[in-house]
Parts: sequence; structure tokens; C-alpha cells
Amino acid sequence: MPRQRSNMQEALLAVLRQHEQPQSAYALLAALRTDNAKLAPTTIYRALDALSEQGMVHRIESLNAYACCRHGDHTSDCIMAICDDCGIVEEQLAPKLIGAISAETEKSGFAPKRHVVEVHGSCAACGSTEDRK
Amino acid sequence: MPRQRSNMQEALLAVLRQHEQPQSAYALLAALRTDNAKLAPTTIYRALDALSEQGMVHRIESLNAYACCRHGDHTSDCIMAICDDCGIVEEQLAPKLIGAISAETEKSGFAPKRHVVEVHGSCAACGSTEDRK
DNA sequence: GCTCAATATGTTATAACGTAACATTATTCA
DNA sequence: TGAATAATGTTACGTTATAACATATTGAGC
Repeated sequence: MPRQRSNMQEALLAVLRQHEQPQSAYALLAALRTDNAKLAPTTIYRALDALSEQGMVHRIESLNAYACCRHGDHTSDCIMAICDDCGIVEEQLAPKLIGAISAETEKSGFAPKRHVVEVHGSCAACGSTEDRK
Repeated sequence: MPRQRSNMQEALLAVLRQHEQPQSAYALLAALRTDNAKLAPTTIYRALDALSEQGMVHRIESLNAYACCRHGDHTSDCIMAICDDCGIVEEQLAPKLIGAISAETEKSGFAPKRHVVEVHGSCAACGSTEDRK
């Protein structure tokens, strides 16, 4: 019998951990509807918001999708390297670089709070087979 | 009498130039519907795509909105400093920093193609009045 | 001027992403 | 135990984006 989830956030994390690729809110909704057919988008978005605040999940702005954090606690925002071929996202910690970006914006008096750094391209695995296309 | 636009792209650029804040595709649609009541989203998105390819317009991923380029030609991607208070976006050229971000992702064999660098925070004007909130 | 190709735009419909507002349930802890 | 907080349910709607197919405009070469 399907296990009853007591906690939406745990359930979401479990689904995200099954995937290397970020998942859209509606993909997550569909996945969890196998347990609860009446689940609504609102519930998913609320749980995602909570997980984001906790740093357990990162939203990928340029994909409108969500990935679970692959690092432990990190206070610095990170760089997301997104493979446009296979969809895999590599989360890279680079606090010095984030600091340098902050410094650049501060030159004009800007006060940075949140950094969205998403690099699109090809991962090592996909890049090495590029010539076949 | 309202001027007949021969060219959607020109019309879009004109609207974007009237605003310091990025505009959503549907805001642009609404603006241009005063000239052409039957204008459809598709037309707007196609023109925005064309302008983006030409580098005349930049999409702000974390806002789902579009801003016209405030620089002349630039081959390097740029940094967008987004004020969450007033909505103004400052477009900053920093090719060295973009290069450093590329270098970071290349460490794992990634081949970067496009950089999304969007920093949220407060601009100088809004930041200086923060205490009033 | 004609015609072919390329580009841009029109039209209809629908998919995908996200939130508002208000109600109910669960958890915690004084 | 009961009051406060956090999480989830429910309904409805708003916003962002694209698919698929049709038509029109433009420009180059003949």
C-alpha cells in the first residue's frame, strides 16, 4: 500500500532527490498526485517556498524549475551550470566570485541581497559528443 | 490619429525605451493594443525573440520581463542589478567577471554559452531611504 | 515587373507557471 | 487544555508562453 506522507516538504525533497534534473512545480505536483489525487498547485508552491527559505531547495530562475541543494549548509549563493542538452544542473560554490559580483554592483551604490548566477551550456558528458550532432 | 506601425520590433523598442523598468510581455502587449486591438501574445513574443537575438533587448529571467539594451553593441553577457524596491534595472558590463564565471564552470569540463547574472537588492536611491520603512 | 525565398505577422487555441483568499487541520508548548 | 503557529486543503483565477497553421510583406536576382 502507498505510504501516507505526513509531510509535504519531505515528500517533495524525496522526489527531487530522485532526479538529477530540476523539476517544474507541475512535474512535482504530478509526481505527488499518485499519492494524493486532489493535491493542488498552491500546496506545492508553499512547500517549495518553505524549502527554499531553509536552503534545502534552489529555484532555477531561467528554467522555472527547482532542484534540491547538493551541498550542505551554505550561506553564499551559488553558481548553477545548466546543461542545455541533458538538463543536468551542477551547483557550484564560489563565494569569492559571488563577492566579486557584489562588488561590481556596489560600485554604483547598489546594495546586493540575492544573486542569480546561472550559466547555460554543455556539461562534460554532452560536450564530448557535440560533434555527432 | 494613431501612427500606423510598419514594424512590430520598432514599436516594442519604443515602448521599452519609455520605461526604466523591465516590462512583461503582456504589459507590452497591452501598450501596443492601443494601436492594434487584435494584437496577440505570439506576435509580441516573436518580436522579443528577434530583438533578443540582435542584442537590442535583454530578458530578465528572474522577473519574466524584458528591457532594452542600454549599451551599444556588446559581445559579453552583462550583469543586471535589479532594485526590488523601485524595479529599476542597471545593466553593467563586466567582461572580466563573466570570464571568471565561465572559468569556474569550466573546471568541471562544462562549456559555457550563455550567462544569466542577475543581482537583486536595492539601488542607491532606494537604499538611502531604507530606514524609513 | 515577376517570382522565389526569407522574414514577419495574423489567428485560434491551449499549455505551463503562479497566486489570492478563505477554510481546515496539525503541532507545539506554555 | 487551550492558544498560538505552521502546514495543508479548496476553489478560483491571473500571468506567462507556445503550438500549429495561415497570410502578408520585403528584398534580391532575373
